[in-house]
Formats: sequence, C-alpha cells, structure tokens
Amino acid sequence: MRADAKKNYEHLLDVARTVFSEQGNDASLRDIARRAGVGLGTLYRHFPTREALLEALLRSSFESLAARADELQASQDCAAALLEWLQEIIAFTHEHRGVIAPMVSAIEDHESALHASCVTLRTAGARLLARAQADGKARADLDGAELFDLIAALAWLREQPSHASRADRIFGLIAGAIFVRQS
Amino acid sequence: MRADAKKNYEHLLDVARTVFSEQGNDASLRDIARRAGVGLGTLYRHFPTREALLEALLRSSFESLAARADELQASQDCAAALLEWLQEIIAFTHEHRGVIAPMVSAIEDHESALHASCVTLRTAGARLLARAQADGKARADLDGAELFDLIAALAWLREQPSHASRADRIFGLIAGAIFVRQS
DNA sequence: ACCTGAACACCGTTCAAGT
DNA sequence: ACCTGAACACCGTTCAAGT
Repeated sequence: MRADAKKNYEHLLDVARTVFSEQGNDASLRDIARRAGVGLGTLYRHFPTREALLEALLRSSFESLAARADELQASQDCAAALLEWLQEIIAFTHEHRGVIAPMVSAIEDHESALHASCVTLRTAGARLLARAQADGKARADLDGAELFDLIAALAWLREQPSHASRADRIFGLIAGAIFVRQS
Repeated sequence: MRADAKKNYEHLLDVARTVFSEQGNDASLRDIARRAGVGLGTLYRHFPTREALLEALLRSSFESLAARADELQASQDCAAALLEWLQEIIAFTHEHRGVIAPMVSAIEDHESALHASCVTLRTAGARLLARAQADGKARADLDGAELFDLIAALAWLREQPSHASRADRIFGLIAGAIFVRQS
C-alpha cells in the first residue's frame, strides 16, 4: 500500500472508532469520510462495505475475546469460566452499540466480512460450553449455535435503553438457563 | 372526519398493511403514500409518526392478545396458559417483522403512540405470570417488565433469518427459565 | 495507484399553495 | 377542511475525472 493510502486507511479507522462510539455502529459513513477529511470514494475503496469497516475496527477485539475464552479454559471452575466469558462478551457488544445485528446476520453469510470473526467467537464459546457439559455443569442439549443465540438475545436487549435497569437480572436468568440446576 | 379524508385514512391503512407485511415494519413511508396514490403530506396528516401508523394498524391485534390473556386466565393449568400466551405473542411479532424494536422503545416513552398498547400487553402478561407464581409454578422473583424483556429478546431473535432453525428450542429454553423446576 | 466529489436514486419531514 | 407535491436536508453507492 502506498504511504498516503496507508495514512488514509489508518485515519479512517481512527475516525470511525470515534464516530461509532459516539453514535453507534449505524452511524453515517458519509459523516465518517467528512470528519476524516477524505473523499467518500476513499472510504469505499478501503472498506467496500460497512461490515468491512466494522471488521477492521473490531478484529483485534474479536481475537482478544477468543483468546480470553482459551485462557478461561484453564480455570478450575468451568461453569464460572463460561459465565465470566458471557459477561465479557456482552460487555463488549454493549460498548459497541449496534454491532450485534450485523454479527447475527454475518454468522450464516459466508460472504460477509464479519463472518470469520463471528464464527471464531462462536467456536470459542462452544469450547467453553463443551467443557462445562463434560463436567456435568451445563445442559447437555445445547450447542454453540444456541449459545450464540442466547448471547445475541442478551446483547440486543442490552442495547435497549428501557432495559438498562434490569440488565443484570435478565442476564442471570438467561445465562442461568444454560446450567444444570444443582440440588 | 370528512368523507374523502376518511377514505384516504382507510386506504392508507390497507396499503400500509400490505407493504409492511411485504417488507417489514421499517418499509418506506414514501412508498406507502405512493402506492396508496396519495400525497405524502396526506399520510403525515393522518399519521404524524411511524408509530402512529403502526398503532392504528396493530391496535386491534394488541387488544386481541390482551383479551386472549384474560381468556387464558380461566384455564386450569396456569403454567400452560402462560406458555401458550407467550407462544401466541411471539407468533404475532413474527408476523410483523420489525415491530418489536419500536415496542421496546415505546414501553418507557409515554409520548409514543405505541405506549398504551405496549403497557396493556405487559400488564396482561403480568397477570398471567402472577397467577402462575401464586400457584408456585413460576419463579417468584420475576415481574411483568422482566417478562416483557424475555418476550422482546425472543421476538428479536425470531426476526433473524439465521436463527429460524433453532427458534423452537431457544423458545423452550428461555420460556422454561420462567418456571420453577418440578422435581 | 490512489483520491475526489458530482451524480444518481433513494429517504423522512415540513409547509406554502391549491381545492 | 383537506390534499398536493416541491423543497430541504439527509442517506448509500458508483464512477468519470483528476493527480
């Protein structure tokens, strides 16, 4: 990549990060190009779709979350590990309002720029789930796709302002449904 | 209302019903006015906001769902009654793709045209829940607002095409979390 | 190679002018 | 009293023209 192109690319990412965090991940791409002081075509050249921009912006976060799952695999209490990871992934989507909808549509769309990242995340979750299941802590009749559904549902709810005061309770309720009742 | 105004009003509702069912509840209002053969200002005169149009379109459905809850109150098995009502409300939102987001934002926005309808629905659900709780069938630590959250989460998930194949299982999982485990 | 911004086809919303 | 549609301020996306 030419030096000026690289500079534009990095600067667009910086500005996009700011604008998305201010306005959510459905902010205007035109506005991002404008605030970056760059032609609209330049944004489209570097990021042909909104998903491509999101992917470039969030790739490292996705990788961190997947790495975090592997790290948690090592902990003794595998139920607590899964619960902790769920909490972290919901916190992440909450910091990136509007990101869960493109993630959910990307996970079965192999053409989406976000596809690989979402699959990585689902796989990481599935590993934590499998360990909790092997240990008899999590319901055996669940798979990674269903865990991803529950994450998506919780993430979407948390995007709703009217839900804020009940977020912790609903998290506990839905996350709790994953585990086997101890008696 | 003048006769011509009334005719436009009714015709707009008919066309909106068709367009929303074809394209979801975020379809273009311009398109609706166009297909109704009516000036754009006429649509705005009758329905000042998208919520006002949705409300006019869905009011009778909301009332039916609330009435259905009262009807189900009479059944013997109060847990089955709640479960059945949840299924019907999710089926309803599924038929009206895109309706759950405005409902969730309306429920704490007293200015929204959809506010009253959503509160009615939440109250109806809360009554079914209270009866199941009194009977020891549903968790005691739940209220109507939380039940509405669970409905919203399920409804949003069901709007996602990638979720379709797991809809029944996730419904069972989340709805199941409402009830007390029998052992 | 890369960048620019006009052009195109859309939105939602408002409001002066018409009947 | 009601209707119309132009006007305004936005979008996303493409692409000819420039450097």
